[in-house]
Amino acid sequence: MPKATIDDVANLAGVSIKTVSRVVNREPNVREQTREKVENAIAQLNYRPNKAARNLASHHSHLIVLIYDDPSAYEIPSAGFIIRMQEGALRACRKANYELLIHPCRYRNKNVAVELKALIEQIRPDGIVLAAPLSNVPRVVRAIEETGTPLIRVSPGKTDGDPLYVSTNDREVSCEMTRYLASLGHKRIAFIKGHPGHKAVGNRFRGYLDGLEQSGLAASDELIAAGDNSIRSGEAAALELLERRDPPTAIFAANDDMAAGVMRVADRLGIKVPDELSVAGCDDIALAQQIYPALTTINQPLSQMTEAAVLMLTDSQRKKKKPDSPTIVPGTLKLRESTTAFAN
Amino acid sequence: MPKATIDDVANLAGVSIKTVSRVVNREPNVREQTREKVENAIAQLNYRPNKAARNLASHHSHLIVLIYDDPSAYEIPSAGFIIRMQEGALRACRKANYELLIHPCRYRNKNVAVELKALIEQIRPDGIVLAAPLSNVPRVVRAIEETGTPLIRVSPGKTDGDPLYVSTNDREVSCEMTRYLASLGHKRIAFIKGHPGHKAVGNRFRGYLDGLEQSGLAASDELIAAGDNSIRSGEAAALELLERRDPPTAIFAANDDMAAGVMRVADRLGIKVPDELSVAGCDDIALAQQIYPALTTINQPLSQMTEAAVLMLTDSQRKKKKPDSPTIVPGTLKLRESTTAFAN
DNA sequence: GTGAAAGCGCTAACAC
DNA sequence: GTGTTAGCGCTTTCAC
Repeated sequence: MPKATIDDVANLAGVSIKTVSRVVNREPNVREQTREKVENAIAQLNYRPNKAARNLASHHSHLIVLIYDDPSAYEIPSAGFIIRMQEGALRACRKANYELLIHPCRYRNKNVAVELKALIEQIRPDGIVLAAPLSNVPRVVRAIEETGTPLIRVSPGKTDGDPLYVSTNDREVSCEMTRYLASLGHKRIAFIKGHPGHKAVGNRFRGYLDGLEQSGLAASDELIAAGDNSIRSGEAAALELLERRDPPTAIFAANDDMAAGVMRVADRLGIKVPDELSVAGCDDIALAQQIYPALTTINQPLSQMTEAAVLMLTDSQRKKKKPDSPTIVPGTLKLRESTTAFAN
Repeated sequence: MPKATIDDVANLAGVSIKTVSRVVNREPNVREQTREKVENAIAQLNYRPNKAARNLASHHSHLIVLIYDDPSAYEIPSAGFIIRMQEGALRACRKANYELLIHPCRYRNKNVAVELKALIEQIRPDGIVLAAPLSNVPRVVRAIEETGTPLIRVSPGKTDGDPLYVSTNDREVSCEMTRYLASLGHKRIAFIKGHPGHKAVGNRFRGYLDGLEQSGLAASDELIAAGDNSIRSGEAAALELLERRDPPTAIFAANDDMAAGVMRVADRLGIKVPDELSVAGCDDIALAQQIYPALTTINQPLSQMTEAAVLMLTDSQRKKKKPDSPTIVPGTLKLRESTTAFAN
């Protein structure tokens, strides 16, 4: 049988199509009795509103596009990140009755901005969620803004007072981790900085410094090493730190990969983790639970962030009013086996 | 400025909207000169056809839905699989000018079938790609078929003569791997079977038997162990095989995780891979390149499979004719360091 | 509370 | 080759 239309429902229920539309869209001003009649007709005909018609008439596409950097498929850590971002965005879309379009794109490609603009003009989504690191690329952000489509950035670097973003409290939670390590009795807590281009990672360093201060510990260059977010750089940094005259008893790395590098070096040097050295990371990637001992780290609430981003878009559409403040989704400490009390 | 419509373009170009439509849709029967006029007008007005209007009028949504099992985000191997499937589907969608909607769903959930049906009736996609293992769940397949939406299954188990699927040549390529091992001089080539519920994995075992036969080697229960696709089961199977009186010199596991388990056990037993034992896997997961020695394996052409699936859908739509044969995307041997010649 | 009428911006069918 | 006309199935506006 051909699909039922709103006219069929109206006929069967003995009302006008406008009333059917009211029922379907949960609009007010329908008598309970009328509503029931309509709902029965809908059920009887297995009526489903036609999205295309609805979109055309309402000037909304009920589509959200999630744009993120396209990794090569083999970079599995990225795969985990992406799946989690999708998860959150999908969750929100289902709640708000929107569909999600995914659009991975090559970061480095010179044409991204132009391509994205063309894409958006064609699709006409009702909103866009732009994930890091693309959310930090000015020409990409600008190109999207030029289309006039509502945009929420996830983990943007600079915000310039623009409240249309979602991020986590990297600084605060890194401070918390540092205080946690201090509370375990550690006095010499080292930090391995991450890739300088990565904004979140800079906030983590600041949080580390806050944590030292709040714990009454002095910061020292002797306790700070630089990495680039890779395992290898974590190994190098660990070697550097552990070979100093007065080595740290705890190392807090700005991401999990570098923390894994630290654990590898400790193993090689015969230093027992956590008994002789506590190690903490950031991000809570899958590896954190897989290595031995399991890594204490900070979970990055990726799916909650994209979920919040989509909800900001759909809510503001409903209320016809832009959000006036960002959403900050707090990260949480994942205390596992790689950290323990230090007996001075 | 408000978006330009087809009427604006027609006015500016001095033609009818039908002609504009012809140009936009690359239909024949437009004089070159007219085409140029129209194209200029399009460029000048930055005209983009309105998808909703087009969809409504053409009764096509230009939407493909990719449905797959929703893993918990932490199961990172799945994340890699999913990203690769998405990649292929997206590639094809871009080529054919369709959009891709992703729909992860919980395999175990009793309502999947009903929910999927409701989803499809609402979205009205032009086609559906159903990935394994869902492509093997009869009630899911049936529910989708009931909606009348064109469906292509990826790696289905039974096909019942239905040609609407894409798969890889598991059996043939596993045979090839076995012959490769034999060609290296191995006489005692063991096989670790995978989870019995997993169809592809059964085909691999058959391919192994084919390979032995084609290499003039006898199959023997002594050389066959059962696993369940997990690393742990690979370890158990390896222990069992390697402690037999006449242990194998090569072990071929039905997936990479189990092969990794084999390598772990070999390491523990002091057996050198590949010098004393060759190990081969299946799937080419990220781990295969990360472990030491890098694992010889069979790559699973996931992204090519979903790409082919989407193209089957879009092509059949264009030609208004269902595909009459499945697409088989061949897997390929990835020869790495875990296999080497055996000097008898 | 409810309904009638007028589009939304395209494609399809057919006329010329 | 090109144009005309009639919808597609909804939402919107406004009248009652």
